[in-house]
Amino acid sequence: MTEASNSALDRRALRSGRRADGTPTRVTRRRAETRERLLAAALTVFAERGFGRVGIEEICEAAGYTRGAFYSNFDSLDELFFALYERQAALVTAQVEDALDGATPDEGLADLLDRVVGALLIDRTWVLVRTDFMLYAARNPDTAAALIRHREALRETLQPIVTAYVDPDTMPPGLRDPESLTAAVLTIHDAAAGRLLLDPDLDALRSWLRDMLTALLTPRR
Amino acid sequence: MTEASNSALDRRALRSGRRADGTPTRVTRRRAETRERLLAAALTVFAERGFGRVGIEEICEAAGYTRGAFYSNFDSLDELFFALYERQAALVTAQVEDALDGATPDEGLADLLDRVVGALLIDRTWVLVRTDFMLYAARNPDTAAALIRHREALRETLQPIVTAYVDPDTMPPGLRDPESLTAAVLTIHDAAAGRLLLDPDLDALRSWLRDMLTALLTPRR
DNA sequence: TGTATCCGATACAGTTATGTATCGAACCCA
DNA sequence: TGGGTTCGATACATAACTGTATCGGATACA
Repeated sequence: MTEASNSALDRRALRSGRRADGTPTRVTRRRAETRERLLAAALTVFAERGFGRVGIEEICEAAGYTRGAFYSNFDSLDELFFALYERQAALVTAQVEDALDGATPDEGLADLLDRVVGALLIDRTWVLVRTDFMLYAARNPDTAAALIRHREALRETLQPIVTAYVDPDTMPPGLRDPESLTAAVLTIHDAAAGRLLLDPDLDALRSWLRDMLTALLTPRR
Repeated sequence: MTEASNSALDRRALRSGRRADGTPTRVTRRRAETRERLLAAALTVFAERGFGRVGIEEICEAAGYTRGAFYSNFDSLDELFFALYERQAALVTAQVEDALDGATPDEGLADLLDRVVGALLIDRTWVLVRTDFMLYAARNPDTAAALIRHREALRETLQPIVTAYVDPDTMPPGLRDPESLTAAVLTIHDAAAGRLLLDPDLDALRSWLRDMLTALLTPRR
């Protein structure tokens, strides 16, 4: 069976980087390139039209391919959507980590928050797609698990600075343990993202978010 | 032209309650009933599968009709979606007003918040559909305007109690004017709704929301 | 540079959705 | 209760989308 064939099974084997018998496949460069361009195009198209309204061909056209390229790289639109989410989610986490790396011990909370907020709120495009993905996850338990996992990773990344800057005893009841407090910070970020859907002014939103976060983290008597 | 006809123009005229020449149409009872059942079915189906994945026939089937009934009452799925949103949005506002009507002057803030939160967070079904609608609005300026209008109505409803219970001078910078503060309350509610998408525990969410709101509204030194 | 392998374009079949036209039954009112 | 009007079912035409099979040019490696 050395003859060229492109059945579903073959494609699945190719995508995993292995052939059916376990030997690794050869070509990867062009493949990685088109996969990348398909994902980039998908981000744009999903943001513009919404996941539910997008057809496979639409993405291929935006990326400069035909459907053949798509089916050679993905099994379904759902699979691509999930891959896109993981890619972007990892990007956001990495950017937040970068923002935190630049922290100096004597830096004010306000400055640090500015940097973190800047890293979290990338752009409207991503907010649109991420919200679509949340709705998708709300209806698919497996996908929800992935989303919660990413959320938890983000919370763990933020945990140290919240602990460093805020004294739990000065927080109101219900937010006295560090985990809940950090989770609350993330939820407020989500709320800000929601606002961005209706009001595209990114700078106004950043300052709003900073106000809200300082309001939350300011000590009570 | 007294002959039975069902062209697009005729249907539009019927739906507005007028004939082409301006005289009012006769029948309304059965019509109102099916329209109602279509909307109720749409709420369920949209929540289950997502706006973008739902076809017209699916809704009709859930309501116990065929597509004829749909096209006799709506021009498109978008129109039905919008009608459904307006219906539910008005319902929520009314429920919040009811909750506020029961307020006594010497009632504690906590109790009042409990009632308002109970009125705002109806159920997961509505949160799912409303989020879909937000995404829809994010891509349609006209629809966004309607959503912002409803939001503003809700804010005006809540404004009096926020003003009554909170002294602006005890709030952190950026939230010292009553409007911003009430808007912040609503945004936190939105964040809570977002959480409900991933975690169906409604009671846990309500207490979380109450904690967050008291955290926000507790006076600072 | 030759050649086996891979990748993406193309053609095809099947399915599903939409919108319109028509018609009988239900309905309202005299 | 009768007669004209309205409502929703049905049938039809058509458009859009999906998934598979096949094939030629591109690509990596000897």
